[in-house]
Amino acid sequence: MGDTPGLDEPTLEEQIAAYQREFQDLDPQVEKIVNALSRLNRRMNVAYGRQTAELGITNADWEVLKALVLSGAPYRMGPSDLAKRLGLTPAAMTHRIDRMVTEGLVTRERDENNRVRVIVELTPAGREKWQEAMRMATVFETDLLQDLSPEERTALGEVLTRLLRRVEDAQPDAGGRLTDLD
Amino acid sequence: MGDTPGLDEPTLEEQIAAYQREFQDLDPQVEKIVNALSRLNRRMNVAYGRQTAELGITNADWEVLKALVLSGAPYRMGPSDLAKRLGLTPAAMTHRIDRMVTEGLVTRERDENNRVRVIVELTPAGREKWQEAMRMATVFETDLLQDLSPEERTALGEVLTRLLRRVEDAQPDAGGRLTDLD
DNA sequence: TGTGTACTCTTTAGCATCGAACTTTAGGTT
DNA sequence: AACCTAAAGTTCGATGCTAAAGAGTACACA
Repeated sequence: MGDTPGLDEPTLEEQIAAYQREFQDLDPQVEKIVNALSRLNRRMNVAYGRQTAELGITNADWEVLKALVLSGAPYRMGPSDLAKRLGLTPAAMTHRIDRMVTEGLVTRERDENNRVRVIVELTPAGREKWQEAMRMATVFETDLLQDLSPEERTALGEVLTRLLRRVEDAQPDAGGRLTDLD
Repeated sequence: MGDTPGLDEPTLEEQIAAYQREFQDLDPQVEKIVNALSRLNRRMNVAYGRQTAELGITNADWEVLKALVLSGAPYRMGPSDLAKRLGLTPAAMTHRIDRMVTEGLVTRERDENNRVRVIVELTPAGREKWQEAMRMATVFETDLLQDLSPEERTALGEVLTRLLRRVEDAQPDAGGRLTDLD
């Protein structure tokens, strides 16, 4: 029988207490925020993964579908543009597109104007999958934020974008794998 | 020449505008929060990755060191406990421990009381690496939150733990890869 | 026209991961 | 005591990623 990893972690409070025990000069408030951000993100990814699995695709597929849809009609991009957008190597994109072509989510053809280039285009089926995934995602997201008042949402959005701006200024070239979803 | 993925994404605002263009019934405020969370987390992971690389270890190593340190003295755990804690399979732990043993970060020995079991124990060198990584991490984290007032920090920590509690109740067994750090 | 150079994508080799099969040991049941 | 079952860890095969090398095409410039 295969092992299904089942993540068995202490509560956030226990964990921060343990950090304080093992490391001096630790600001518990900072640690609480940072660790909550990490955990929240992981749980979100788990939720998205379950939803896409239900649709018969992977999170990796969904990332590509999102990039294509967000590029706007006619939903075409080159493999290396996709690779840059998703933060992975062109080599990885080649294989990912292979798979998605066989799944019928995208088509791949050479650009007749510049035969070095390849055009990856979303199929109607791929667009449909994206919409279904979006419907499920928005349900989850709405549920997640359900307990927040309008004022809290505004404040949270503002603070998070402020933090994001700060870290983006600090690392203008991200160079990170897009394991998370956006 | 190898490709260094360089993540080339639209601004958060552009992206949300594109979502609205392509998908009806979208709450921009919700989307802003969720997408900011994802992006923030990715940037944090990039920062942690650079720091651990500077110390000559990987983020994977750091995850294991953290789990061992947080377990408390004498900093011992079994491979499958570690695997559960980190959300990966025992098979992956076997190889990861192999590597870390050769790096001198941990030791592996059989439990004499129950010879099926294996004990992974942190070495002094491993503990030292953990402390250096923590020092760097706390500098980054402090800098990240620098612009937030004490009131904002309190409010942010409270809201995030509320969201976390909600999503943890919804998925009691996480079953997710611990790609993020905590 | 010919050549060099840059760019785009694919191929190859190596590594980490997962799922599943397997080995060894512990502990309960008859 | 002999067996059965469960648990811990490793091994094996497949997949997806990276880094690096390779092949094909376009464009600038002599």
